[in-house]
Amino acid sequence: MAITVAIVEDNAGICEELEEILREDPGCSCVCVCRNIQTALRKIPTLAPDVIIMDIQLPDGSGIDCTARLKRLLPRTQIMMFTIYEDSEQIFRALEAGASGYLLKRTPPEAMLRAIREVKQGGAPMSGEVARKVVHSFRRPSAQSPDGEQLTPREVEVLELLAKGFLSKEIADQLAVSVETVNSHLKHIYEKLHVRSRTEAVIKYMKGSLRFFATFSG
Amino acid sequence: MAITVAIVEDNAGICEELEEILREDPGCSCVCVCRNIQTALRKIPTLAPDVIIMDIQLPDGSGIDCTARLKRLLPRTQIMMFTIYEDSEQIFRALEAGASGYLLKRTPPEAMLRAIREVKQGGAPMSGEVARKVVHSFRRPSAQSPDGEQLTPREVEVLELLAKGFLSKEIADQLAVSVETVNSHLKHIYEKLHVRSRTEAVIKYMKGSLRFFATFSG
DNA sequence: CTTCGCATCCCCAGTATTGGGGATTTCGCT
DNA sequence: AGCGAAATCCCCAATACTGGGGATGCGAAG
Repeated sequence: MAITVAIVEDNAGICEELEEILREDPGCSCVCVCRNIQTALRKIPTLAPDVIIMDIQLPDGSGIDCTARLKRLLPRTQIMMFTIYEDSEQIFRALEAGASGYLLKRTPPEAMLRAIREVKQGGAPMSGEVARKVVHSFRRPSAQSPDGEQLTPREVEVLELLAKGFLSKEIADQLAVSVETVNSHLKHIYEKLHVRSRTEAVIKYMKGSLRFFATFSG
Repeated sequence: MAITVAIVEDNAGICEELEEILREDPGCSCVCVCRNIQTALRKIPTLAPDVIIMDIQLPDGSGIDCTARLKRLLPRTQIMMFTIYEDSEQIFRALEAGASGYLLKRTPPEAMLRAIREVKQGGAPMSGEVARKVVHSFRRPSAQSPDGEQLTPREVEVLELLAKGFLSKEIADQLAVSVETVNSHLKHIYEKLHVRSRTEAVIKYMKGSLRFFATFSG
């Protein structure tokens, strides 16, 4: 069966181009074209298409917000952004909102059709630059401890278990050492990280190994 | 000029297959094949290839560690993982270590060559399943507690301060209540989140409001 | 009006953590 | 051979935390 596709895009020319591309592929079928968010939110939920192609800049709001709302109503529908914006901010927000793909507008027709199939099949098609930005966001800012204070391998091991929520006793068991040893390591860890409790140590550790941006909803 | 590629892979059969694939493409040139990390760390830095294809499971350690070390020595070299592991843990760690691509071993030859070119040109080729996992890691885990158990506003307040590393007494001061009250709130928070210590509560909280780097094993 | 959730406070016993002190072994480096 | 760092273990005292119990008032929902 053909993949059903809905388009949310305000620019008439681009709409036509997209429709044309979809029309030429018998494996795809365009079931809806919306020129603004309001229409999209009214029409698309009942159609429940397989894939939505979503612009970001729309006359009555951001396609990212529209993505979040539609994704909540249609969890099984895959939403693919289609936009000129290639800054990390927009990319991350779109993915956060529930988009599963992110194509830039200069994407050629064949790649577009391939992406539609890919996103339907559980992939996450992205333009090269976009994918690279996403992947780079995983890189650590490095520098664990502010000073030169380096944790020893064993201390790192203890800290990792600490960050999983284990008690000292449990850490001791897993490392096959005594609780005193673990507590001894903890003392050194606290000194080196300049913290005074296991909770603070875990927080510091997680912030070092966590990516975070728009932390708060709103 | 041909793209220079180094291979780090212990399986002889796969090595040969890869070499064969590269040999058939005039745009690529395999400059080095290493069967373990030690060799890779010795030979690859002087070769400075454009791309490294890196296995994860190697006889003398993890290709992820090898990736981190090589990337530090050769920041302009693009490293692409090539592995059977498709769990988020390995994926995130590899990207964190500096990999720019992540292919699963069932990738067909054409896709492999396309990926090499793509990673060289600043993209981030990933197998569909991998890309999807990466993209999903951006999603906001809306519901905090797995059950219907909702934290009260006051409990959320306490939890937020907890996640800043404060002692119960300090939280009490800031909320202008007694330590007993704070401890009482904590008891309820632990119950609702199904945890047994403040550290676990903080971990759960941070995982809920931040995107988490699966740095942990087990 | 009564019930219930919420926030507040209290007591207590048991356990864990923190932060001093020190001691030993192993291992690599000089 | 000697030095130092790392890892191991131990003791101890003070403090913090955990998890029971219960009690009060308040405001919203039934």
